[in-house]
Amino acid sequence: MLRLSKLTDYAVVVLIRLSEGGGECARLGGEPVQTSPGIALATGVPEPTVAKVLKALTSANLVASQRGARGGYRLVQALEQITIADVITAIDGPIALTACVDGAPGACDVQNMCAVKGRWDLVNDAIRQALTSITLAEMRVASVPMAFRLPAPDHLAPPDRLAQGGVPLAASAAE
Amino acid sequence: MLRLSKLTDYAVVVLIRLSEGGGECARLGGEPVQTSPGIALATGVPEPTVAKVLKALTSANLVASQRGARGGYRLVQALEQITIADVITAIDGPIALTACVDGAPGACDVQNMCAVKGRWDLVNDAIRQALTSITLAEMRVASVPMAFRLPAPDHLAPPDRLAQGGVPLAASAAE
DNA sequence: AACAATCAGGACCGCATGGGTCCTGTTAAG
DNA sequence: CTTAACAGGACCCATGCGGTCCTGATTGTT
Ligand code: FES
Ligand code: FES
Repeated sequence: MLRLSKLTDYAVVVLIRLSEGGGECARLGGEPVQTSPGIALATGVPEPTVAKVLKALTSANLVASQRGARGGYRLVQALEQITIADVITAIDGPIALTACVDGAPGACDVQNMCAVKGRWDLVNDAIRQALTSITLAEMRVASVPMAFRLPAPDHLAPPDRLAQGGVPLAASAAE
Repeated sequence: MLRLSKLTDYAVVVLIRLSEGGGECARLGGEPVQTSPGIALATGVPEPTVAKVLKALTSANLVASQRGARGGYRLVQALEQITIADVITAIDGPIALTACVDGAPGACDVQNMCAVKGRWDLVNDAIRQALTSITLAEMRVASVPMAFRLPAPDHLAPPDRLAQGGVPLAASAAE
């Protein structure tokens, strides 16, 4: 259903957690790194998965790592600078809706007579635009101390329409 | 990689083919229906797949079907009225990027302490906007008489020459 | 110097999902 | 009555994702 991977979802969670750098691991004055077990504990995501996500994010230069004892991860950009497209690209690879985008030969069997050959690029670009226009800062629920939400959320119809007010909601997807 | 299903891709091809209604099956004056074998032949997509796509499109009321002999399919809207979002919804189901959108309970394991709970809706809406803003008419390559390519690659693996020649191969992969 | 903590980078497996085929009705034209 | 075509499944298989784990490399600590 056009769904992106759950890993990407986790990546967003992890990154936001990383932005709240003043965690329990902030020992070095200037570099409040966080360890993957720590993040896993804080977010509830299983540790191996967190580690995997962090590695991918490191490869994409979205986070920096400090090896060795007392090591960990830290952001290299502010949340405002990180777009959803960045995260998706880091985790899921380049954003390519169909196999027919770009000039991959042999990707599509019917490209000989295809009427929309290469036209998906249009859609692809639109998606990229939409994804690039949203930053992680907009994803984070503004000033919500999530310590409250520990108990299980209601089954359905959660009355948490609270955050609706403060978000600009750019929605500049149209062009 | 955030890819949508190949079926959706085929659906677009089929729909566009359907819009060029003046096919070989246009017997009835007012209702130029096309059969799925005919569309399969014209597009190069295997017949069973075409049939499957057509069925899904019929369920979504994007095309109308005429049963019985001399039956077939026809569009119910102009290409300009059909958005990519419509097609995706018809084939792949509702557009929901992550399992955490809407209030699906039990979808996400970490929703208890999640910092972005429900925030994916933002991204989701942006995607929907982007997908809704593009119609099939924009997807169709304007005035490309694909009648050239009719020689059927039915079997498979077209012997290496015809496919290579005429393809522009834009290779506009940005990043 | 030895140790421990932590990241790096894979290999690995199980499972869900999508892609594709096929079969059996049902409908309607000829 | 026969045939052409859709309807609606069931079905199998390959792909890829989600998740785990293992073996190094690196660096602070003791
Ligand atoms: S090239 Fe793949 S559908 Fe057109
Ligand atoms: S509820 Fe699923 S990641 Fe937040």
